[in-house]
Amino acid sequence: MSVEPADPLPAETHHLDSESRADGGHADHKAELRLWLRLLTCTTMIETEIRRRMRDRFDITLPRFDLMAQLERVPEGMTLGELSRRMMVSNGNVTGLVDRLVAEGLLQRRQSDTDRRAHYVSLTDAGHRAFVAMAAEHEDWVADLFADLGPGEVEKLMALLGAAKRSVGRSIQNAVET
Amino acid sequence: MSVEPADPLPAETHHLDSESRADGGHADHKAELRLWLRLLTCTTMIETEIRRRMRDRFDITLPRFDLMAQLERVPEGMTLGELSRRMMVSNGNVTGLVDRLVAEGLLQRRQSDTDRRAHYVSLTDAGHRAFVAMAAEHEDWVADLFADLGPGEVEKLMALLGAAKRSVGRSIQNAVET
DNA sequence: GATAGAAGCTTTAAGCTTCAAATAAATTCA
DNA sequence: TGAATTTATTTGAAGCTTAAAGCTTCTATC
Repeated sequence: MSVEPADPLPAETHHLDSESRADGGHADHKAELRLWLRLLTCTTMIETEIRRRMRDRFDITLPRFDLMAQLERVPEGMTLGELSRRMMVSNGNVTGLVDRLVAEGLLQRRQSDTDRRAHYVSLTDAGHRAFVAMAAEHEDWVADLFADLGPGEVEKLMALLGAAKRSVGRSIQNAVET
Repeated sequence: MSVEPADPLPAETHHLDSESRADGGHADHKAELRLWLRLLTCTTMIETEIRRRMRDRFDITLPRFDLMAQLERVPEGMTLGELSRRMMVSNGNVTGLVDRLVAEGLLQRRQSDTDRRAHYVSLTDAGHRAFVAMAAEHEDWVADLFADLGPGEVEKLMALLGAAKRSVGRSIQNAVET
């Protein structure tokens, strides 16, 4: 979790001189770097606060809550692999999380009828009830964290982050193909 | 690491009906929730990709790189506590990271002359050289990830994330004071 | 100076996370 | 069919992370 400088450096703002360089070095991309650090700072701050509240209020970890959130959307359940892709974490990670949540009685797992490699997981009734209660508060926490943003700012941020997400997706795809 | 739905739900876009509710339930804040999930998705995608490249290219972990980045900014070094605050991670975390980096010869630690509780850490010459080499490529990676954004979009995102960061900071502060 | 509280750091336990290797089952295709 | 490949999951090792407890040292106050 690296972060922005507490006091942002003397703003050599937006100084993309990629064409004006005589040396053989790489172009200057400080603006993008600062953007990444700020993005990371925002995410870390929010994540840390939500983790704290989840622990204090519900005695649950964030990864477990996140996993339950994925399952809540698909009541019939999904395979571990699908969970792994949606949560963007490794397979082994999901295996462990599911094990613990099953042990707590919040999840159930069953083997697929058609593919004996695959295991479906879904929320138990207790898991569903627990999640609904937590999700309502969670939504309020998030709303409060962003409370100083106007509706227009929220929409604008969504749009710009959407553009950023597409750019990142494209860049990663290019890297994989290479 | 929870994420947005792969296919965002049928856009009940921006439907803040906090005043139009008759029931005693809490207001609907789906827009803010979606914003948080998108923010998290962007960060996770970027972080995962950079982590992968750091490992492939330099055989180093992201936390170690981040710690070195903090020290690079302050050549005379800083205490573990200051590192912990800047990186927004726990004290114990920093202790472990520093131990490993010292063992690799990239960091040096020395006791403070004036405060025998405090330990200063700084990059060794080898650490500095290694960091400079990694940082140049890192900057290029980040630039490429955001390459589809125009300069105006980068600036606008910076500004909006700045506003978001202030909002989050205010909200957390309120929560602590309570 | 003594004492109390705060501050800096380490340690421990528990849990999260990744990567790589292994297992098993399904699929492709020669 | 049968071999090779792909897919789904698990396992194990290493490392990251937090929270909580504890140790040492500093500082403020009497």
